Amino acid sequence: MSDHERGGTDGGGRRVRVLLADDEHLIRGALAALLALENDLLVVAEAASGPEALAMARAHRPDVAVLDLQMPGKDGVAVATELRAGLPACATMIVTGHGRPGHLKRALAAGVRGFVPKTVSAQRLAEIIRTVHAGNRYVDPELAADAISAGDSPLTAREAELLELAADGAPIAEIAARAALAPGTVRNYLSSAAAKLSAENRHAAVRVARERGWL
Amino acid sequence: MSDHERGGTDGGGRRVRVLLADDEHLIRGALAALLALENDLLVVAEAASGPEALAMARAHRPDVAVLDLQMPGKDGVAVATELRAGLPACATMIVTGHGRPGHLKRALAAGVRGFVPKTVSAQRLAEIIRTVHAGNRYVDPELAADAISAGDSPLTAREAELLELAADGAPIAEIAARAALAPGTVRNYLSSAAAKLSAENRHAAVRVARERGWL
DNA sequence: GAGCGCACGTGACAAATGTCAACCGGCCCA
DNA sequence: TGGGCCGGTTGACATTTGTCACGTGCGCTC
Repeated sequence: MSDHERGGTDGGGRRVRVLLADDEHLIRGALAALLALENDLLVVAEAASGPEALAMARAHRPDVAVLDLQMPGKDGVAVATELRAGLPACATMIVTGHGRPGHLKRALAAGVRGFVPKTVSAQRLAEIIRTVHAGNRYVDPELAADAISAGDSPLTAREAELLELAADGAPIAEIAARAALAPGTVRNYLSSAAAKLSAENRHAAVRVARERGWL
Repeated sequence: MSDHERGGTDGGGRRVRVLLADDEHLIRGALAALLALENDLLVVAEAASGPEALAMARAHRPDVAVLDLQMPGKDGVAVATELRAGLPACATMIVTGHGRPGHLKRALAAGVRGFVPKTVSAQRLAEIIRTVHAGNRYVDPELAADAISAGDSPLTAREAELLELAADGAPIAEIAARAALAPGTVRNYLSSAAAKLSAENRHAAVRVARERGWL
């Protein structure tokens, strides 16, 4: 993959070394080009998947990792979690197309310092990279508001787990088998989950939970 | 990038006028910047939603409209359809994150001349814009292969319609009311659709149909 | 025009699903 | 220590859903 690292000509101080990870080449390339216009930023590595992002991070030790939420292999939050452990000096931030409230919560729990939708401008993104690099946090106000209004998941661990198993439309019997539970028990959890989400049935419940990012 | 002489040709000639429509500012802006590097392309308008794209197209009369598939208001195919009617001189192409086979079919039926995933490079995109502007068609080979292997939808119009109504997990009674049909009839169509898609039940059927782009 | 295939539409019946009341065990607090 | 509360677990029962057999009408072929 491309390696734009240029030796020491950084004029004034050291530039902020950035890792870009996004599976859509078009966007990643375009982003790299735009960030290159900023004098104090330097894109040192690019990756198209989660594992590749990790490898690149280890090889190039960036100051800030800009990760797409949805990538093949590992998603952005998973990468951030491993980065936190393996390369604590590297700040992480997530960029996402359509952010769900639950993702934000998960990301913050993983130690991510920035969370922005792809609707921001490149200018703004550059500023946010600086903010994050300075040790501060930045969360898109709209996403934050959504997350707050959506609140915490009312589901118990078991309910969420069974809802997950129900997500692909499998019949109760199959879910029961996969969870090693009696069918009645499964029905009960799903019923309870649906009630908490004020959904008509488990399928609608799955939809609601997904929307809120609780799944 | 390079100073590659581009189709040198219309020295002083007219550039290809391009409309960019994508709801993600980051990507749209970045794309505009990259396409600006091409000597023979000129981004004359940008839009962040379906309706805005139409308005922009009417105002600026571009040669090629590059449309994101998923946008607020109207999706890319809907915009392409209206463009075809209102501005026949304008070629349309769709750019999409994760393309489903059915979308491609729908797009081609709407007169779209290019269909590419966002994993292509900007360089490649520029070439494709030229291809489309020259009156030719371009479809990403991988997406085309998927579409062919997925084949046509086996669903009848009625089945697809009811499956659509069932998509949000509504109970049969509600679907029946919305479709002005007897509940038994609704069950029958959905059952038939599920059988054709070899799905366990209507919810799984919705998932399968969505995946294949038949919904 | 008769026969055939296909999509539409319906109701009866069986199977799957959702609702309810109940039991058990751990935890907190008086 | 005992009681109340919460989450996990289960089976009985009513409702919803899926399956089946049936009838209708349209367009095609022979």
